[in-house]
Amino acid sequence: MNLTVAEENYIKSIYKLQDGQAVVSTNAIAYDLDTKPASVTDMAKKLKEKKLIDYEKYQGISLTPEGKRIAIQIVRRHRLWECFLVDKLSFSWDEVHEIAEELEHVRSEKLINRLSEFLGNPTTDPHGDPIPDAQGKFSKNKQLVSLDKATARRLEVAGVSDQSSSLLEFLNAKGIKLGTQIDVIERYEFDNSVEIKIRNQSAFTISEQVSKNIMVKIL
Amino acid sequence: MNLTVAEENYIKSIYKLQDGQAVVSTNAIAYDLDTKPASVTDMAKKLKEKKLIDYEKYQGISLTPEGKRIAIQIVRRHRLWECFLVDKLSFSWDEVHEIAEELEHVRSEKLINRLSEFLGNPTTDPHGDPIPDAQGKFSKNKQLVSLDKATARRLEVAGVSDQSSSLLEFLNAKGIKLGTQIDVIERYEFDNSVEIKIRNQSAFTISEQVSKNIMVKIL
DNA sequence: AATATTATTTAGATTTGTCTAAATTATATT
DNA sequence: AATATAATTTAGACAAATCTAAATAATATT
Ligand SMILES: [Mn+2]
Ligand SMILES: [Mn+2]
Ligand SMILES: [Mn+2]
Ligand SMILES: [Mn+2]
Repeated sequence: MNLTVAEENYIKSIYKLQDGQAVVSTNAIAYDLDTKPASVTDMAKKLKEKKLIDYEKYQGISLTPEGKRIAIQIVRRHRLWECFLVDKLSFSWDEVHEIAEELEHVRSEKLINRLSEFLGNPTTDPHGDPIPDAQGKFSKNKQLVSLDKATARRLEVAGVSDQSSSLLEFLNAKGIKLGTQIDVIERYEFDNSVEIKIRNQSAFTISEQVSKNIMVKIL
Repeated sequence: MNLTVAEENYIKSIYKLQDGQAVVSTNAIAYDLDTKPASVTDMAKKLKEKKLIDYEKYQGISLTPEGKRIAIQIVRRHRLWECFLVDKLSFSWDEVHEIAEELEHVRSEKLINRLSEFLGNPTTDPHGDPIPDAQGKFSKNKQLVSLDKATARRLEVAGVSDQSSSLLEFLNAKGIKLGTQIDVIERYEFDNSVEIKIRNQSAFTISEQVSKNIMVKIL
């Protein structure tokens, strides 16, 4: 199956949006890929033809098993390149997404497997997202909760659910990165903001938008 | 100047074919890129429009200074990725060309400069070809001669002028790689074959086609 | 149930990169 | 110089990926 870059981007987007959902809407994909619903409909017909998605008009889109398999391989490539950029080329976590968005389309099994080995077969990327192995298996990922829903007092940052550089830059500025230990000082009901404290720093408050996108595990 | 992958491939091909030549022919480019002369003519019009080549119909094609500048950057990316694949991911020199052919199109100055640094700012790629620096300057390259024209007896392999995996696999089989020291035992006028000897090996004969593509320096 | 709103698809165009077949120009051979 | 051959360009077509505007279908609201 030889896919174009555009087809790969659609497959990956559908995979991301499906997560639990039975079916993904035309509009959701268009929004995610910054394109127009009409373009999504056009592409849906092509991907259906290639048996990578199930699609009946007005009924939404979902990946076939083969489509899902391919999506996971693209995710693997994306996340391994992100690791490379951060671990080997000292990029910071807010700079790697766009570059990986291109590198993920260089298709060579040997390349990606050698890259994985070179990086020590990492199982999570710089944003805390799990990296599937060559067979598409995800290592059992620890139950993560978003900071706004976590109940424990002492937490460790284990991921971010939004990859936008605006969020990542904000977290950089506040000294929050993967592995950072956080103590929850107070939760304010009025706006759902959270006052937190990082070791050796004075406490500060973050908004609900931010806390929703910080994934944590309980220590 | 935002170029497509196709445009970059054309620019690079023209750069390679120009070498000394005042002008490159439509047919030569078509052959090199495994496409048709009519397609080259179409692309020539676009690249002329973008002021990357000089072109008047029936008069051949040549790069403008800006076209040349861009070509050199693509060559830099291509060769650095080849180094990465060989030095860091233990690919052999006959496996890297195709993959680098894709990686070279990922455009991020920061990426390529960080990659260069990570590799120790190499000045030659796995095939002995020079790598231009970020400013497009080539480090003064030693005068190389092809083995069929070299007159000295003791030589060192410093490059190959053909990147095809068929040649590289042949050289692998014979134990010839960059840095290999060769003694010329005999040159046969009849078919221009050359008998050579590599340290700790018995002598063997190589054809003119092969010796033409091995670049050597005199020790 | 009728109407308004939203989501989705279709129709028709555009851009990029390619092709084949035919026409034209340049070059080589007699 | 005339003719043959080779190189190049043009004309017209197609596939991929996108768009806008209009049509249609699904859903929500009165
Ligand atoms: Mn992508
Ligand atoms: Mn990531
Ligand atoms: Mn290329
Ligand atoms: Mn090379």
